[in-house]
Amino acid sequence: MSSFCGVLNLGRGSLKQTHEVVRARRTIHGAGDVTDDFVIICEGWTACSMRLSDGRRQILSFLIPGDPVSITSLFNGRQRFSVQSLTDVRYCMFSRKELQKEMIDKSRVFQELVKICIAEKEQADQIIVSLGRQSAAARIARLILLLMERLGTRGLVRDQSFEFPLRQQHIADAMGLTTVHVSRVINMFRKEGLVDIAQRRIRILSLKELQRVADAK
Amino acid sequence: MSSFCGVLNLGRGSLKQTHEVVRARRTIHGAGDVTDDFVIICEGWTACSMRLSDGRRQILSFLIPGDPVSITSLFNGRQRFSVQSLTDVRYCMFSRKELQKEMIDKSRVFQELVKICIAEKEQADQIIVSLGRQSAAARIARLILLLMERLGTRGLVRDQSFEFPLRQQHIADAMGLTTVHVSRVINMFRKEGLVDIAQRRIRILSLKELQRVADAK
DNA sequence: CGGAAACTTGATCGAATTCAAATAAGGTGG
DNA sequence: CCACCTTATTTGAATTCGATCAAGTTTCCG
Repeated sequence: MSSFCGVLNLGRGSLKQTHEVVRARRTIHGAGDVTDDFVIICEGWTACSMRLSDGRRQILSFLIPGDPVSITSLFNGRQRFSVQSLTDVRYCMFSRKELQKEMIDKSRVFQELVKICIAEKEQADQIIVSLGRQSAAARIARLILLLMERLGTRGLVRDQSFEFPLRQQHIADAMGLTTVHVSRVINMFRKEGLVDIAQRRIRILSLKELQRVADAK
Repeated sequence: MSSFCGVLNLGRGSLKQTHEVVRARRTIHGAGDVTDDFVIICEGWTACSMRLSDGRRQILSFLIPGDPVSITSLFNGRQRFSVQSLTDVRYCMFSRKELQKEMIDKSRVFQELVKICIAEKEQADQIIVSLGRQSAAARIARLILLLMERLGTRGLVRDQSFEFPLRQQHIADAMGLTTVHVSRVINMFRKEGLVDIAQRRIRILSLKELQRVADAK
């Protein structure tokens, strides 16, 4: 939808910005990479993840249009996590140096940044609760509902249905599960008429029921 | 040590601050409470937690001297989580209104705030990885090491030993486990000579080994 | 000192993993 | 657009880590 350039409304100012386009399933940057840019996703979905020494992966968050890739990159060019495109993605980049200068001049930008940080932290807290204390079914239901809510605030949900480019592997890595178990749970959801997932789209068939599952143990 | 008033160095300015003291095992504020203050822990340990509808608890973080209780409270007086003292605690409070005014005038404060936010998010990310992909033993080892590191940066570690006021219940709630299992794991650590926990203190006897456990699956 | 909270230990259970193999869906080059 | 090859998904059986249930013991405060 439209060419959405960020929660921050940085586009309006005098700041230079560069746009890039990448295909699905590319690494936008790897963990440890150094960059001078601050990046915002304009179109498409991406996943931020860390890899464990044994090769397993933990996804930290999914980014949707409007999300900054890493607030950290405002102060530190070395990335903690890697970022992969799940769909074709367009993103725009701002120079960290310029942005920092801007921040010193105009504190409105700072207010916005702090708010974004806070929102990221609140989401992380929700995920911690989910991972720490919920069953596989509840975690997956909650992930779906969380994504619907975030996409909704950006006008990307129609009739309880939205783009859903996640593979079961992504859901597994995000919720600390195996693909095998994600498959079983999702088919249970299907059988019970909670959701319809097909062609990289999801439709919530029974919001009430899905919420009930998400709130259960 | 000393009477540490925060990562932010807010004390230096003209900002009014009030100090409060509470005993161990008190609720400093409950989830949903509304407050006009921004609070920083000066002495003692506290835990931030959310409660699930079935009564179980998930701890989001432990706060040690110097930590702000909630960055969110700069913008929103309603607290998402509750905060309990684990030891006797002294904390200081700043008026949100005044602080916001200060932030608009002096962007240095803003820089500091953004950095704190970022640090909180980075810690949350680590916890997510731990909960999502590690065994009980690895999670507990990692928690201990994380706390040692944070306390170390504030000069509160001596000879691999530091104050450790956590009950097994806290460790369980923080790492998504039961107290029964925490007990078993910690006794295993003891038996293997990794740590010595007694009288609300911990001593790391084999840092190497503990790190190995924390990095294992 | 007495009662409550915290910790320990054993037995049993269950949710999710692991291993293995079959089927389906998707992307690519010719 | 098809054939081929890779990547995803599904299904079953066996296993395991951590939960649950139940008692007993220890520690800590007030």
